[in-house]
Amino acid sequence: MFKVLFMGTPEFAAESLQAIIDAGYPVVGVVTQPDKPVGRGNKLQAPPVKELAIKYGLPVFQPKRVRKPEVVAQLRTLGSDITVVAAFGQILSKDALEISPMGSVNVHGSLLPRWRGAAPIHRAVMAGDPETGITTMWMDEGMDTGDMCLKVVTPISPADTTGTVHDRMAKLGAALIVKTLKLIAEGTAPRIPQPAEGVTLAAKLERKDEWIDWSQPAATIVNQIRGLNPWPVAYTDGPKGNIKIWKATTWDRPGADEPGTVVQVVKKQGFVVAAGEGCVLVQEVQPPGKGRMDAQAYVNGGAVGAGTKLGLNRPENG
RNA sequence: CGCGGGGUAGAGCAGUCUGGUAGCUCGUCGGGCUCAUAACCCGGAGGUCGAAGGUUCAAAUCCUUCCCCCGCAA
Repeated sequence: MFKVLFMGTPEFAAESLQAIIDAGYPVVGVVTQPDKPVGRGNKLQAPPVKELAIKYGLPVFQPKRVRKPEVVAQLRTLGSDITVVAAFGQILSKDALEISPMGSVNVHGSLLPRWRGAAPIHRAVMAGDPETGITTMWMDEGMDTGDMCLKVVTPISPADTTGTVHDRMAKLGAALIVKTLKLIAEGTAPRIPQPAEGVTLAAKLERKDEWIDWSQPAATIVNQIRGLNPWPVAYTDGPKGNIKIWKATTWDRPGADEPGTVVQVVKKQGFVVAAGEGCVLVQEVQPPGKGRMDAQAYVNGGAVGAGTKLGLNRPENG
């Protein structure tokens, strides 16, 4: 079987690494991002892929830049046959891509060529796509532009969030990369150039993407909220600071009100905010310094009520 | 020692600065009104005020230490 060099960082990648291990491929090296200070207190945290690698006693490499010649040279000594990359978080140079004689294959969280780039799952949910999926591909130097190998599709339901889709996709991706390796071994792996049509870029999420613009249509706002759950979570600014909004749905209400205005409190459900088109029923929130809570509970505390204005302060420099 | 917010009935909060009867919105239980109700009216239960120590005639409130939760920044 192929000797595999694995590159990946978050939970999504860890699923694939686990599947490759389970499928019996010898993993000669695992490359992942350096530990980073996370949370209060600046404690260093190891990425999920590193933890898994340690669990199996695999050699771990955490170069700041894999592109560096000395790093590439070191990884080359491992004698891998093929490189598998999944949500690694670093751009690979031509040299890095050619560390393994058979090249590098990638597990990407979208149906390419749609949503090339850093945040494919988030962007798909935020855009309200009815479906998304996993694509495996032969990597080239472009950003997710390589020839495609296999695809698997999964629907996105209105009840889905990025979190639920992500978890499903991580499993699908793990299964698909194992299948891809198998086909490569058999010499029957497809190699399909990406079509020029339908290319979109899944840009990295920025702070401005998290702020809710109430002048947008209600459906767009709800998709944004779903797409940013469970991370980094959409927010709006209120009288007492920024309020994260974890869950919301569209709400029919006659009449037009100033977007961003709380127009109604619905017993046991939450509060309704006017949008540019329709209204949004906010169901679950998180005030500053607090945990998440039902929107009804938040209303009980008296921080918002009918007439409260939200989203008045657009963050600077979009 | 990165910066900051918070822990008060089942939930969400006020009260803390200016010590002295435990308060509000909701839930819950019982009763009433109603064709009916998530609406309205009346009444009830439910709290060692995160923990320990200190100051005081008296501490949710002032002082000290500890535990736990959360936001930002990375």
